[in-house]
Amino acid sequence: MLYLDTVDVANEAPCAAHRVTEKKPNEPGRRNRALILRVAARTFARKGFAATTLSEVAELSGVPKANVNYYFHSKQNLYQQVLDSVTQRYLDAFALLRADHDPLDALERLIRAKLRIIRSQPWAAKVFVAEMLHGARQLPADHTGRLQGEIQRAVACLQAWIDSGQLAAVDARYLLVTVWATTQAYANFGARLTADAYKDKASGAELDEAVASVSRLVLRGVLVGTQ
Amino acid sequence: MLYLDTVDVANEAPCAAHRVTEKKPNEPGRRNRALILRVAARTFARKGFAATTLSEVAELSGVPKANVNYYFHSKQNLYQQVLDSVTQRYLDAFALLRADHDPLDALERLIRAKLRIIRSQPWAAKVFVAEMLHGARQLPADHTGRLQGEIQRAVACLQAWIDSGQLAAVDARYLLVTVWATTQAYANFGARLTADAYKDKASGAELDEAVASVSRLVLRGVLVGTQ
DNA sequence: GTCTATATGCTGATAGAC
DNA sequence: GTCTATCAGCATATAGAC
Repeated sequence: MLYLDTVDVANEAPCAAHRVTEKKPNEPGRRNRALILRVAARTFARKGFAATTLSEVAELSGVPKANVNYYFHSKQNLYQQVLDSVTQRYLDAFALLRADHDPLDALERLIRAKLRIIRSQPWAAKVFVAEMLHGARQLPADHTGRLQGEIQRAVACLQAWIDSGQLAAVDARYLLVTVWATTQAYANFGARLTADAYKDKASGAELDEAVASVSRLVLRGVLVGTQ
Repeated sequence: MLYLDTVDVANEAPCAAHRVTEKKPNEPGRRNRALILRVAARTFARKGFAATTLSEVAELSGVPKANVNYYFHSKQNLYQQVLDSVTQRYLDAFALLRADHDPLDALERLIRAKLRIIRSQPWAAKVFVAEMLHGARQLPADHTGRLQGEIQRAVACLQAWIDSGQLAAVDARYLLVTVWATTQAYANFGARLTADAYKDKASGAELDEAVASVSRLVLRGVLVGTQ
């Protein structure tokens, strides 16, 4: 369900470079697009951008190789649409940190939101991480800018909580990094602590447990009064 | 200084597949090998395995393209030697967790060791992270096994501390993931929280500050008595 | 819109002169 | 040991029939 929303978003906001000039997308076309996008996310996540071949994406999607290029015009555009499908949701998650909310409550909501994104789009989320790791060179510039802006805003919000004594006096930037990195690590490796996170999607119960654990471990460090 | 040690390690333990049958490596050969290995680590870190071309590595190293293949025989072997140069040090870091030590002291030492590895071999460390993220498919099997064994041992050690009441009752596996992920995130993004960690190596002062911050944030969550 | 066949460029690896 | 020239294979992308 959420996945289809994502696909729609990606279709309604194609990369500016090559806007498809279709008026009314046919039903089979829409379905193929959605299918290819999902398969591409999984393949990019497993092999990375360069190692992924459009032939493989086409084969796994059950469509001829040329159709992938017809629908998405280029490998890079396909990749960026996969990224698009999670970037907006990450921005929304950061927006949960607002200075007029209760800090611990907001932080726990952020953790939960991020884990929910990862649960519904595990592959695209992993593609996003890999892209960040390699310097976000293929992330469209406006996305990079909006992300940086939102992050700065989130850090300022944490700092405001610290200044008003609602959070312990830790470095706001480090706190945000910790929350981000920890949630992502749970997504990548789960409780298994091995690198075989690809073999199966994390179950819902596992993720609820993760929310509790992250909150317990990370948020206890910022409680006021334990300094 | 530490960098050269690393290179030596990689040369003295070449991938079993193609052991070079040289008796006394000539001085220019050794120097070229070391140089290529360093350049390769940086390039693999920035672009990933598939996107890295041997032509680029050769050009940046200032040697003819064919020499890279002569020295390392294959792209995959070159890549695995880069991985080799950090795997052993990570194993040593995990070994710092011993049940007969003081938990907080040992954990802080682990954090410091990991950040020190990342400071002396930032590129190889990032290659290692990317390899883990993609399922550790190219990590030699014996390395994977030793890592998993060491991780299991570390988790058992944490559990022993928890059972004996020296640590708060958190999930041992989650605690290890948190420590690992947080230290790695500092390495990748530093205090900047942006994706431009490649532009400059983190300074020593920055890393000491990171050790303090990680310890403060993560370790406070496992203090006994604040439950 | 859909698909087959093909063009073009670049890669890893090697053969063989020096 | 070192390097130039080259091979064989595969990738993305497109042209053009249906």
